[in-house]
Amino acid sequence: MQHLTIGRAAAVAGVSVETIRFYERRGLIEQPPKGGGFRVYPAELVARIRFIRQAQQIGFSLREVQELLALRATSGADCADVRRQAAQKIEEVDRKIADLRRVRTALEAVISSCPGRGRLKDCTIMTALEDAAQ
Amino acid sequence: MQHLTIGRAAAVAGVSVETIRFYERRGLIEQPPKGGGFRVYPAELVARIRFIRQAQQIGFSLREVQELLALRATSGADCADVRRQAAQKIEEVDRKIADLRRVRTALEAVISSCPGRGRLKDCTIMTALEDAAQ
DNA sequence: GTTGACTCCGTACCGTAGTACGGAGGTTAC
DNA sequence: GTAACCTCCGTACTACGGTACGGAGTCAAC
Repeated sequence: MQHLTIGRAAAVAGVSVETIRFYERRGLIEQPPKGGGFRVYPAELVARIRFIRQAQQIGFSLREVQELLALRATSGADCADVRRQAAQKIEEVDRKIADLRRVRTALEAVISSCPGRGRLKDCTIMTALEDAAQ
Repeated sequence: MQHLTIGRAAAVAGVSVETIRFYERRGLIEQPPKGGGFRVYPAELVARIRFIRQAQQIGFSLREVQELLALRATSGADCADVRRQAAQKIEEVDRKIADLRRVRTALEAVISSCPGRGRLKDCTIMTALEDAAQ
């Protein structure tokens, strides 16, 4: 898997051809060398595309991915920067999880105040959430 | 804080006037009554706008928020319907929580494989991410 | 009783992250 | 040697969630 065309690189990296071209336009990956007018992708460029995907999947935006890649590019940059960004993301994730738990509790409250039949008092997710917030 | 104009309602809810108008167009909030041609916002409508913001922040799209808001059992509504929908939402929430946990694990892997100081070229963020994706 | 702030409405535009299109040309398989 | 496929490029379009604009009307203060 050395020197792939854009189609093969896309298949290997698990993205579409258009996505690779898009990353190129955005400056997320450098212009690959061209052999006979066609882009040629060395394995390390394919690896970078995979990295972009994975970073996205763990919650980094393309802008943030670009910053991560830029950090990597500047020799002498400190590892603490990467750490700090990751730590920030973890805090963000923890907040989201906590909030989702509250929503879950509220949804359970909606269910338990709906006996399944018969007349019922107005029960909404909002009132359930208000109750759930202490 | 009863019967606010759109500007005051926006300030209280922490959004812009345009955002409120946008939510109205989208059907996320009902058309407020108008006094003298101007929208008049009762406190409960402002509370709903706040709810929309919070739900968004924890990862619900506006479409999903709309579904959450529709989860209300009013007199005459079929309670079993509400129950089923709420149960579906709980599953959705559980999936989101599970996804976020995986993200958290991946981020922790990034941090723990990073010495925390020193040159970035020694930082294995890329391999950490590759490892994190199974 | 005018000035300034606010509101009305529709429409147009923004950033994010792609996806689709289409015609010209290159390459591969049979 | 030709059919099927791939790549080139720019441009346009999508969905989402707003944001900005502009001209007209309204209200509150001084």
